[in-house]
Amino acid sequence: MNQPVSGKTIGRLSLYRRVLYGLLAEGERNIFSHQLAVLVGGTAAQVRRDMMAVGYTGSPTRGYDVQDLTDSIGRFLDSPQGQRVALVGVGNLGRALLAYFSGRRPKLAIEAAFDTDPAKFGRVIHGCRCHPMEDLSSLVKESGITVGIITVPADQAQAVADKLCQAGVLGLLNFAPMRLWTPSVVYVEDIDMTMSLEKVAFFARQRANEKGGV
Amino acid sequence: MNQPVSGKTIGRLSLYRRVLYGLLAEGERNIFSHQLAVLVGGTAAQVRRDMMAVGYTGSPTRGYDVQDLTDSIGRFLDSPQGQRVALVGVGNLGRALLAYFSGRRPKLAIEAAFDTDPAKFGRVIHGCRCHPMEDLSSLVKESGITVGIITVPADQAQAVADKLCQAGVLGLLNFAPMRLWTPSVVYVEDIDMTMSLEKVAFFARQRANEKGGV
DNA sequence: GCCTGTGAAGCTATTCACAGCT
DNA sequence: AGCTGTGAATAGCTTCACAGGC
Repeated sequence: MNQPVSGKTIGRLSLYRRVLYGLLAEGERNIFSHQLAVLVGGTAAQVRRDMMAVGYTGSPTRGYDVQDLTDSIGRFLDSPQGQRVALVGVGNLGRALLAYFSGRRPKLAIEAAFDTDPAKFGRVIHGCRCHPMEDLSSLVKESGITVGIITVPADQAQAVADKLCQAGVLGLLNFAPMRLWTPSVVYVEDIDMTMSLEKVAFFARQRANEKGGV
Repeated sequence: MNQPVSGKTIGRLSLYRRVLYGLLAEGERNIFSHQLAVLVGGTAAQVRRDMMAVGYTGSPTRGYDVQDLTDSIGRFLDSPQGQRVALVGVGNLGRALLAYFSGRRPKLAIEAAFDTDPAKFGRVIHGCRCHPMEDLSSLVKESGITVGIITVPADQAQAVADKLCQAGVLGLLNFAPMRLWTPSVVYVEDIDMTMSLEKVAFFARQRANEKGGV
């Protein structure tokens, strides 16, 4: 139907939606592309381009209707029947994610958590029950889970990814600092905290040198 | 001296270095660009381009010397005298980061943690002492901290960023789901987990549709 | 006048392809 | 033969700039 949309645009749409939720809460009815651009740290042209992807059209006089735009982005990003997520690795990071996503998005909920520690089996953490790894495959299939979050140490990440893919998930959010090998149908997004921190450190140093004169 | 290097290249250099550490541990002496490319999930041409940035030259017969290349990347990325980092917000996410970075990089160490919870003051978490927010400015200045990590809830993130910038940090790694306003000298890198998860969910759905036939 | 939507231009990043080396 | 380093080509993304609308 429509041409493929880049990952960067998808990311920005998620961002737009978040600030739109905020605007809705404040009772704002309309917003212009340049205003939205300031709120997300982008440009007006970029905002308008991204809107082409979702197929939403604003008015030259009133800009975008906040409610309509929010809904349009939702229809574009979300699956109508919702998507379910499994989280594997209930350590500090896993708990942080469970806490953060708990009850936030009805259309994208963490349905089950998994760990190898028997002390955690059956416990409900931030509204999400923790299961033993052995139950992963059956639970993923039964619950129709399509997305997996990997928050285990690096040495277990590949095995976990294999299990999730085998069980039928089609997307992985990987926090382990390593490249995962997965079937090519599976979409993998890495969050590499070490890489990000080293990047910040590098540019901080660069700025320091500039400030000091070369 | 040399032309500016893109953030993407810096990120990949950090990645190369990590896999090179692994190769060193395995006793590998030499590696070709196409082998390194496979290990990081990139292309050989990309690897060679990135090497131009660090100014390291390999041999057409033996490829790259693993030890020399690791050192070269280190000289390029790291500050010779090291850089110190402060982490603000010792919740689950903050603790996960403290655990992960503890003792891993002598040249880039989390020197101090800060929180508002008095129960945490003075406690040492994964080798890092937790201080009250009031001490932030003085400690950052005394310790020569140049990088800040923000792991507080969104509603406190801007205030924390302000304090850190005021104290003189030049780089921020922000986990709060919002855009921070900072002086233009300060480099900010955002890790937006919600955005990443929604991206994964979107592409997982897309793959599902493709698999099922449009 | 000031907005939106969009073709066209511009820019950045990646990949190609080949000279040069061993 | 098979590699590296790199100019040239390509692809992908962003910004410009302007027609069209109120």
